[in-house]
Amino acid sequence: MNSSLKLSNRDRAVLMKAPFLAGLGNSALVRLMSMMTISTLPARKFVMREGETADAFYCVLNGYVRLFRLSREGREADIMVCAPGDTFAEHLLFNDNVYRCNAQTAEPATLARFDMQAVRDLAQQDPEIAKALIAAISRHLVGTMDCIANDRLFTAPQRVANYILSRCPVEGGSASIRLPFQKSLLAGMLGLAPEALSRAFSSLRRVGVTVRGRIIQVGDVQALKNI
Amino acid sequence: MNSSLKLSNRDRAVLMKAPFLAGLGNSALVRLMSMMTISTLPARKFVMREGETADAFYCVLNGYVRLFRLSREGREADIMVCAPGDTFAEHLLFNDNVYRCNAQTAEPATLARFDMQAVRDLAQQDPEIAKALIAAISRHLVGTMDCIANDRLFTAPQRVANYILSRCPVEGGSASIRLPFQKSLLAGMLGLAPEALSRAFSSLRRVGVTVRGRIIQVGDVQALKNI
DNA sequence: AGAGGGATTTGATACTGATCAATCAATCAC
DNA sequence: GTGATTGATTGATCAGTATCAAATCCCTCT
Repeated sequence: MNSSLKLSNRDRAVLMKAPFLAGLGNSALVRLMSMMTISTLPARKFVMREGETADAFYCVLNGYVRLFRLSREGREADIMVCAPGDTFAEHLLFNDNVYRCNAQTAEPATLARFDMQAVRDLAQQDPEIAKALIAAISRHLVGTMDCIANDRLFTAPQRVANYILSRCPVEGGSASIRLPFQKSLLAGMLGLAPEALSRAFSSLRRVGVTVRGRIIQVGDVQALKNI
Repeated sequence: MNSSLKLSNRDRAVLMKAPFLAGLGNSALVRLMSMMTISTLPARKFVMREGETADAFYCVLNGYVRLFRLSREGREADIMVCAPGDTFAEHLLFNDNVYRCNAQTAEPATLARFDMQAVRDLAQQDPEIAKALIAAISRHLVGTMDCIANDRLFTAPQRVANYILSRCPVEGGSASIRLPFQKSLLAGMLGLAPEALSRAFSSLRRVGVTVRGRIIQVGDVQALKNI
């Protein structure tokens, strides 16, 4: 793990557009950014572990981070996959001080680390920062509630279709998207075993979805919406 | 629906202990409470509907409120069941202004209603209120993430066991609890059809769980923890 | 206390997705 | 390039739950 205070331009752009920081005024921004640290992590590196003291939260600048919990027998269940711009563990600020799940990079990643206590202090002083926190946490909550509804309401092919649609240009007609990560990660996000994702893709062939590697071609976006 | 500004003593006690308001100083408390309205609703009454403009959030004072989403075919999926002390839709304050799910009383209920705009203004002025909001929303997020992990990691009998354990006095030995609501509501909370809940209970008989009406008797709490 | 009606349980069946194993494809190291 | 490693697909089977229908239980109301 390589830690530094320096930010690449690309990473800086992601950070500034992250829901947590977007919309902050200059002084709040400077205060937050001067206390964060940047680290570059290899793939499969643990960022935090369930049960550890929660003394920092993170914002993903590059790569993907998988949040998951383990069963007693060692089975893993993904709770959320964080993309560039997402923060995680930020909701422990005014709550518990113990991480409730594990976080692992799904590929080489760059993260901004924020010290809990420092941000807690800032949030108490600066209402703008408090508001940014509320927005970030609220956003997570919306996503998490959507996830429950998806799991409970839809079958595997439907969830896959929903995911594809969420990344398609809205219009009808045909479209082509590229998965930004491995299929096994997508499977986890959707609460599926990799085999089930594979079968879901192949069952979507009859509605005009073609998959080759990470490229997904959709013949008729509208048709996909009808299941 | 009967609206008023008056609070029974019992409802007031619940409100003051609600995570959202507990820990607030007197002036913040007064300001929030002077702008809320109380309503008493019959069972099965809709409090909000998916897609409506989100102009208020609520705190449950008495009874239970079910948050759920509908599929195109009309199937319902519960996202959360709110007990006395819980707030809901409060995470839309600094986000979307559209309700993302339906809310329906599961039985006659009393709710405190908070106008979004008014609380938004208060939160901007008063860091203490902002902090209370962060705590309330964070709490929800923790619960919702737990829910996903539970759904994905455990089978029906295990989820039922977890629920029972969560309401048992911690010690080992035997225990007896009373469900505070109908079994069909519990089924929804756990993402199960009522029939599946029933079968889960009966499968727990072999580890010493007896159910009669709303009373659940646990022979050996420790044994229940091992599955 | 008894009747009525909704809630729950039970049974039978179908479906969805997990799991295990084997094959195939793609990527990497050398 | 070639073998080795990792990721993805496919097939066969199984476990867990939904669904539908019928029987029974429990609660409330009178």
